[in-house]
Amino acid sequence: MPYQQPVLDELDRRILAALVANARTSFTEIGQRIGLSAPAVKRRVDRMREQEVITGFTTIVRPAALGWRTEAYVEIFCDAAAPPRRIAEVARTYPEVVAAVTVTGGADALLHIRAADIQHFEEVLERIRAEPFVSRTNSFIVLTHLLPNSPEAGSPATLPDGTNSR
Amino acid sequence: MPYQQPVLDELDRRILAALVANARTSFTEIGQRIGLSAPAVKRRVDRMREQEVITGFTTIVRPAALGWRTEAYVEIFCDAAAPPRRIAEVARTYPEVVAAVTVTGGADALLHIRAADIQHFEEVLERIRAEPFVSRTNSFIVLTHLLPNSPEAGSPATLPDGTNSR
DNA sequence: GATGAAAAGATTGCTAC
DNA sequence: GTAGCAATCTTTTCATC
Repeated sequence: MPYQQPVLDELDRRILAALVANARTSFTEIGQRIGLSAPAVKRRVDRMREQEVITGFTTIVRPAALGWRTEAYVEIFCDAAAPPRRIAEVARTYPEVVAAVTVTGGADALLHIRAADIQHFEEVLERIRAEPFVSRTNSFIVLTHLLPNSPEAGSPATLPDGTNSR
Repeated sequence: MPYQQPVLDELDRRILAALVANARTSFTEIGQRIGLSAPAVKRRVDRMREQEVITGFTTIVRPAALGWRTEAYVEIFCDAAAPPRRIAEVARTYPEVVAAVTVTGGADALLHIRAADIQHFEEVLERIRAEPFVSRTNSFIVLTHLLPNSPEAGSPATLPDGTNSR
């Protein structure tokens, strides 16, 4: 069964935009804004959750308020052919790793890491470098966030080209 | 007036954890789980919003479901001293840029970019490279997400060292 | 998709510790 | 200062059209 690209109309997109801006907006209020009844909005939200257009609702926490004041991106270089699966297993064991992806270019993976401070980050980096398959790392420590939604507020509720395919 | 690090107790942390897992969890349900009344939970949430521990509630959208199927990290090298402020202004004009930070190391900035496909990404990259102050770029195209919460689900609701400072 | 009714949840004022 | 309780209002949810 091939993957079915979900079909979203203008109303779905406006519902998404409202929920991305504030996940606790009531269906009643969204309905008033877009001209639908609350049950109609709920049915559309339920459908989008089912289609996994919406995968969840979360709370944005300012990391610094909880003591995570240091952030870095770290390129990982592996010796021989360490399979992505192995890197994933290891990355999962570090609560400090908030994102891990494999990438094109010289590096095998790129990790997004949060730590309390530079000392904590260095300690995490040492542990990562000591992992058996890691041969080298290259760190970019984050200095300033240039965009307002610094803690990556979620994906845009718009479509790449403003229209919907399929 | 110096910045006051918020003091969060165990109950606050459990409320945060519940709301990060699902921003639409009712105060009643959170209260039942942690042994507080709904109004008490609400008052704590209101306080954390005031302290900007909580900066918002958002919906996690699977980017691929909306047609954003390509993702990349791009290092930006600037000629002379392009101030971060200039880079921020430019980054803001691209809907494809979901995060932009200044970093240590050779590059002046690191952009996190989403695009419909490789063609769209290339087009965005061309436009960025044509910006007056950009001298060079270096792209890492994302191949696979290694962690489950791929679209960066938000910051951890735990503290870096399990305890609360100040 | 709307309407209407019942259940669940949010919110506020008040009291007590 | 923070919690609980109770009353009120809002929202969700489900059946029906």
